[in-house]
Amino acid sequence: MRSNNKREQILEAALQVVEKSGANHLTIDAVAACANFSKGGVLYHFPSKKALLSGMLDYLIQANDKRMDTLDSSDNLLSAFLHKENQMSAGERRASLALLAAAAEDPELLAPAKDYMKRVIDEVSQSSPRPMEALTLLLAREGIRFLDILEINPMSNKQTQEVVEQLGQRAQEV
Amino acid sequence: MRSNNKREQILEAALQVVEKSGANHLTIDAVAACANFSKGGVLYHFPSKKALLSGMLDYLIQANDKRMDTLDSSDNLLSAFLHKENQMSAGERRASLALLAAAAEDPELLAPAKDYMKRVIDEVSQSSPRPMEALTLLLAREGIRFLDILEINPMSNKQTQEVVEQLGQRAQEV
DNA sequence: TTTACTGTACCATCTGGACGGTATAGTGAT
DNA sequence: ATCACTATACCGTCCAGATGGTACAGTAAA
Repeated sequence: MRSNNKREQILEAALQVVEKSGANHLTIDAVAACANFSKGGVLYHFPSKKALLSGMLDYLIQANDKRMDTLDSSDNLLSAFLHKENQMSAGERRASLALLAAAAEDPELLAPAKDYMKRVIDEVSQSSPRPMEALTLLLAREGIRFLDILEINPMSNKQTQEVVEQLGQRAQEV
Repeated sequence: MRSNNKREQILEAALQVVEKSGANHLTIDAVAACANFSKGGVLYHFPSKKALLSGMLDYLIQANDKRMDTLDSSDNLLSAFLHKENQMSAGERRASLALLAAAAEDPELLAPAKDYMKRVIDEVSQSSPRPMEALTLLLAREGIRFLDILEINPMSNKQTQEVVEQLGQRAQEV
């Protein structure tokens, strides 16, 4: 569907706006300008700002789900998950900003994200013989992700990658 | 000084607003109403909205620093740090919302938070014979904190506490 | 003809912040 | 002790601009 394509264009623009200016300055006007749409065009696809934010969150969750579906079954679940997360495209990584934007506008918008986290944590815990260890590794990866989202990760790229790789290795033994 | 007291009153109100309505709805008016000040009164203490957000972040960082200063020296650094974090008051925990509010308004406001994270990570890494393990545990704790800030932590209080305690135990051996 | 927009105009509301004013407590000279 | 003045700590009002959203007329492709 072409509309899907256009929707993604708008969502991508919205994420860029958040990245550049902070979630507070995510305005319909700004998104329209960034996506080369008219304001009416944006409102055609997303009838309100909340709808736009919901869309951004869905986009993030769906991207993650897609990764989960194609997990490498030769690895265990956590290991494969961490590995896939490392392969995220810049766009997918930026999609995490949807969390910030939604939290800024209305915390209730985050309910789907909470459900998603629940699924991930449950699946990872249940698929491992050492659930605590698996959970710890997963949480550490999430910690890094949040530091990156907020751009307050003080580690160098190299150092970050070392940590992430080490998490992946330990995940294989769990 | 009494002014310090009033400043804190305003900061506390600001955090309450963010907690209730999301970072986007942190307005000087809302803060004033919540703190039982007039708008002019708030602007007297914080000459601009950015100054208010800076103040919120300082508040958070100072509270953390204060905890760091009083660390129990019979434990190792990480273990003591995690233990202190568990003892945070509700107000101190809510102060983490300053991160959200600042990120929403202008990501550059988070520079001090990044510096703080750098200090913590460096100190914890350097004080441990197994820096990687220590870093992992610290990151896992941060992961939980961020999930709590965004209110997307799907674990029950009990389960969360179990994980946190387990992190603390492992920290003692590191 | 329907779908998917563009473009313009418009409105009500919100927001940051400037500004003038007020009350109170001091301070220092006379 | 009185007067003149200053500093602190606010209050209440006003305004220009931003913002979400509506309405509507037009257009170009499928």
